Amino acid sequence: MDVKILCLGVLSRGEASGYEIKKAFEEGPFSHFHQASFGSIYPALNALSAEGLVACRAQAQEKRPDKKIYSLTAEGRDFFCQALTAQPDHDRMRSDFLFILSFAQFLPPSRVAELIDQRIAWYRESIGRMEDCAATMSTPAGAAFVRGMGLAVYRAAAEYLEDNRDRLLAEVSEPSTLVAE
Amino acid sequence: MDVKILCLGVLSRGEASGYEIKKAFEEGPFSHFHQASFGSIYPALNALSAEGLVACRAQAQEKRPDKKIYSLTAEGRDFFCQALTAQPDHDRMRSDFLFILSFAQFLPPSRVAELIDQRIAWYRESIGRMEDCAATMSTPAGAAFVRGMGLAVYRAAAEYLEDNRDRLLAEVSEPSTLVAE
DNA sequence: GGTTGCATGTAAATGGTTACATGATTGT
DNA sequence: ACAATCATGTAACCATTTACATGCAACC
Repeated sequence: MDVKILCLGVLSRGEASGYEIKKAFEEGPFSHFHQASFGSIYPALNALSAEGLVACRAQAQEKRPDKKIYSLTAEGRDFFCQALTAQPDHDRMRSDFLFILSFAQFLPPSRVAELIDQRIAWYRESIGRMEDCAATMSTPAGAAFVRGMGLAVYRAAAEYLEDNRDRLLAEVSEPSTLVAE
Repeated sequence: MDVKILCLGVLSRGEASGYEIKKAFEEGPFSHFHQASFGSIYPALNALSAEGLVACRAQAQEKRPDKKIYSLTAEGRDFFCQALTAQPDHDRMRSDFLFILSFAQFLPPSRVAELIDQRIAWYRESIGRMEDCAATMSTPAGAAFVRGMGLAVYRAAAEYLEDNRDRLLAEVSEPSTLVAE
C-alpha cells in the first residue's frame, strides 16, 4: 500500500491538488494513521497521470504556479477498488515516546512528568480537532467509523496517562518500594 | 532514534544475541510500538561493537553458528541514557487496515465484516499475550507503565470494533438510510 | 517430507524523507 | 523584518526491508 494508492484514496473523495492531498495526511481524515510528504506525493501523482489513473487539469493562478487539480478516472477508480480488496499489511507503529518511557527509571522524574504531560496535551488537542471535524463535515460511513475508532483509542490513551502518571512518578522517585515488596 | 539505540535499549535489560533482540521486537516488550529486522539488527550490532558501546562474547554451539552474546559497556550505557534525554520524534503509524476500512462503502459488506472480525481476533490475541507477559515476568516501572498503556489502547480498540461493527455493516448495506435523513 | 525454530550475515532493492530551488502574499 | 501559507517539483540521501546464502534439529 504505497503513496500512489493513498493518493487515489484521497482523490476518491473528490478532486484535489498535490498540496491539498498533503493536508489530508497532515490534518485531515488520514492524519492519525498515515502520512506522506511532498517528495513522495508529487512523483506519485505524475506516475498516476502517466498510467491514466488520474486526470489533471491546470488551474491558472495569478503570481503563483498553476494549481494542478487531479481527479480519478474510471480506470483509476477501478484500480483503487481492486487495491482495497487486498489483505492489509500489519500495522506498523513506531513510537519513540513509548520507547523512551519504557526506560523511565533512567530519567529524572521531572523529565518523565514532562514527557507524559506533553503527550496528554497532544492527545487532548488531537481529540478536540477530531471532534470538530466530526461535527462540521459530513463523512461517509467508513471514514466516520475509522474516525470514531481513532477517537476511542486516543481517549483511552489520554485517560491511561492521566490515571497512571502519578503512580509511575512515585515508582521512579522511590525505587525502594519495588525492591522492598 | 535508529536501530542502534533500540538495540542498546534491549541490551540495557540484559545481555542478548541478535536473534534474541529480534524476538524482543517481534513478541517481546517492544513489539507493539517498534520493529526491526535481522537486516538492520546485525549491522547495527557490528557498528556498536566497533564503537565500543557493546561488548561481544562468542558462545560456541554444536552444529550451529556461534551465538554472539552482546552486552552494554559502560560507555554504551552512558550513550544510551543520553539518547533517552532527546525530545522524542512524533509517533508514526501506518495502518492499511484503517485506510481500507475508511472506504468501507466501496467494499462488499461481507468483506468489511471479515476485516473487522480478523482485527478483533488479533487484538484479543495480543491482549492475551500481553497479560500473560505481565503476570509472568517482573518488569521495571517504565516498561510496566508502557505495557499497561498498550493494553488500555488495545482494549479500547477491540471494544470499539465490537460495539460498532454491526452499525457500520448496517450503514454500508443500506446506504439509503444515510441519504434519507 | 515440509515447516518451524535456531543462528548469523550480506546485497540489492525499496520506499520514503529532507533539503533545496523558486516566489508571491498575508499576517505578526 | 520574519514567519507562515500557498504552490510545485527534483535530487540526494537514508534507513529499512526483502531476498538470498547456509545449515542442522525437532516436530508434525
